[in-house]
Amino acid sequence: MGRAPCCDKANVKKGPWSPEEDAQLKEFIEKYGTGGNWIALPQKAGLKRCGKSCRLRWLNYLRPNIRHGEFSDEEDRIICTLYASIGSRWSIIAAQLPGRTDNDIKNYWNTKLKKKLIGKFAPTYQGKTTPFSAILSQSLPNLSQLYKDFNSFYTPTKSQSGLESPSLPQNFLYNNNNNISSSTNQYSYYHQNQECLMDLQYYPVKDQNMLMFGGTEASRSSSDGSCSQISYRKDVKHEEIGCFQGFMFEENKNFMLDYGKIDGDDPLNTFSDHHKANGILGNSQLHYDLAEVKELISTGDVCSNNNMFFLNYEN
DNA sequence: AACCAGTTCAACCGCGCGGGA
DNA sequence: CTCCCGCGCGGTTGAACTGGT
Repeated sequence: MGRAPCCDKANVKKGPWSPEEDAQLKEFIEKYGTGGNWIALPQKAGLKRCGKSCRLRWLNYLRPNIRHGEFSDEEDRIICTLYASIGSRWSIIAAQLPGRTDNDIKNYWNTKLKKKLIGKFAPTYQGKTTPFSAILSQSLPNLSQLYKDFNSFYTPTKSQSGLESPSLPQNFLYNNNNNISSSTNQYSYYHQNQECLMDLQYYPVKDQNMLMFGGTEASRSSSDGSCSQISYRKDVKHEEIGCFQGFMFEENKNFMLDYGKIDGDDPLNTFSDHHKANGILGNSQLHYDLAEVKELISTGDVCSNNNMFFLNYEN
C-alpha cells in the first residue's frame, strides 16, 4: 500500500503545457500569488492540472527572470566546483546561479557538462590514453577542510570482508588533524550516528613535497568490540567517471588527496591495481606533477587561478 | 525520403522532510 | 508525541528533435 496520490489522477491533464494553460497559470499567480498551497491552486485557477505540475511549470518556465540557453564558462565552473564538493544537490547549485533552475542545471550536467569534462583532456601516460577533467574550487582549502570534503564524498554502502590494508610506507608522514589518531592512523567520523574509522595511508610520490593520502578501506567499530570492514564509494554518482582524485597545492607543499577507486566490487584491490598500473603507488612517479598540471591549466581548457581541483582517470 | 540511433529537455514520480493540527 | 499533508528535491522517463546513413 503506497501513499495516497496528491490529486485525482484520472481528472488531471498530463504532458506538455499549452500556451493557453501557461497564460492561465501565469495570470492567476501574478494576480493572486500561489496562496501557499499548490495543491489547491489548479482548481482556483481553472486548470485541469496537478498542483505539483503547476508548481514545476511556474518555477521552471513561467516565473520572472528565468534564463534559458547556453551556460557560460563561469557557470560551468561554478557547477563543476559545487558538484565536486556537494554532489548532485541541484537546488543548492541552482541557488548560486541566478535565473537558472535546478532542473536546467541537472539536465545540463547529465547531458553536456559531464561529457565535456570527461572528454576535455586525453594526455597519454605510458602509452595509455588518460581522459582528464579538472574542476577548480574557489579558494585554497586548508587540510582540515580537505578532510571534511573527503568525509562528505564517501558513504558506506556495504560490508565487506577479507580486505587487508596495505602496509604503510616506511616514510609515512602524519598530519596533525583533530580527526586523525596519531597512534592508530585512523580518520574518525560519524555516519548514521555511528562512529566510523577509516584507515589512512600516505604515499610519497615523485618528490618529497608531494604526498598522497588515500582512504582505501575502513572499519566500523561496534559496541561488542567486533570490527567489520566496509567499502566506501562516493555519495554522488561517479561510477562512469572512474577514479576521482583531488590535488591541493600550497607553497612548497603539494598534497594529493586520493579518493580511491569508486567502481568495481573491491575498492581496495581496484585501487591498488589501478595505481600500480599507473605507477602511482609507492615511490614511483605520479601522472602529473605540479608543473604539468599548471601547464594543463594554462592551456585555458580548465579554469585557472585556483588551488584545488579534481582529476579524473579512466582505466 | 525513410529509417535509425543518439541527444535533449520538459515533465512526471516517489520519497524525505518539516510544519501544523 | 504522533499523524497528516503539502512542499521541495533528485532521479527517471519519454516525446521531440537532430544528424547520419
